[in-house]
Amino acid sequence: MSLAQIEYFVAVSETGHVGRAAEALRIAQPAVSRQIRNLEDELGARLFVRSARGMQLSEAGDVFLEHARAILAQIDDARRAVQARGRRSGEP
Amino acid sequence: MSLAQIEYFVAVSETGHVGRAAEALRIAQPAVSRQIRNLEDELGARLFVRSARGMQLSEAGDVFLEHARAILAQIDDARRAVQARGRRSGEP
DNA sequence: GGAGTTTACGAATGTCGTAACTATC
DNA sequence: GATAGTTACGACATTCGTAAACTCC
Repeated sequence: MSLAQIEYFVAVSETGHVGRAAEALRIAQPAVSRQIRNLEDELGARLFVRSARGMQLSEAGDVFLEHARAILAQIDDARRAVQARGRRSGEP
Repeated sequence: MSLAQIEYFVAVSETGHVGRAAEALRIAQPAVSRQIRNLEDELGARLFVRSARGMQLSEAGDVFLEHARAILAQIDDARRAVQARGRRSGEP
């Protein structure tokens, strides 16, 4: 599991399409498709139901989405907190 | 920022040494040293005070450590939650 | 001089993009 | 036949490990 995979997953969840997500992320579709598949393989669960019109969250995917957003938010918090503290007392 | 960097950082924080952390992580020292440096560069703050006897958390590092642990815990939560749900209603 | 960290460099791994394939409507 | 996702494959980038160099007691 990588942060990129989590970001890709959230993008696909929000757009409902691998293609739209890839466009928003400024990368090509296959990269997104592969990472989603890798993530599903690692977790041992299908996160999306594939249909001919796009990607719909499965139950497991729905559960994961909340956690994924929390993780990304926490990463952001961490970055902000350490940068604020780092500037105050840190480097030359 | 990557999950590996966060794991390496926590390991160095807990052991107080790059070498001990590397041993615990089952990888070589330089890999840990580089990732810590990359993390510091990206965050724009020194996370450790280097001394001749090891690595001590700086103030910024202390702040980051709490967040780092929270992130890893949340990753674990996510994994557990989606696996529990995935097995129940998911794959063939 | 010894314990510990960092730099240098080649090897291995992973990720990406283009192009071709598959499937569903 | 059009739309959307996946597979194949070569190119690019990142990360790793071994070996050597550096630093502070």
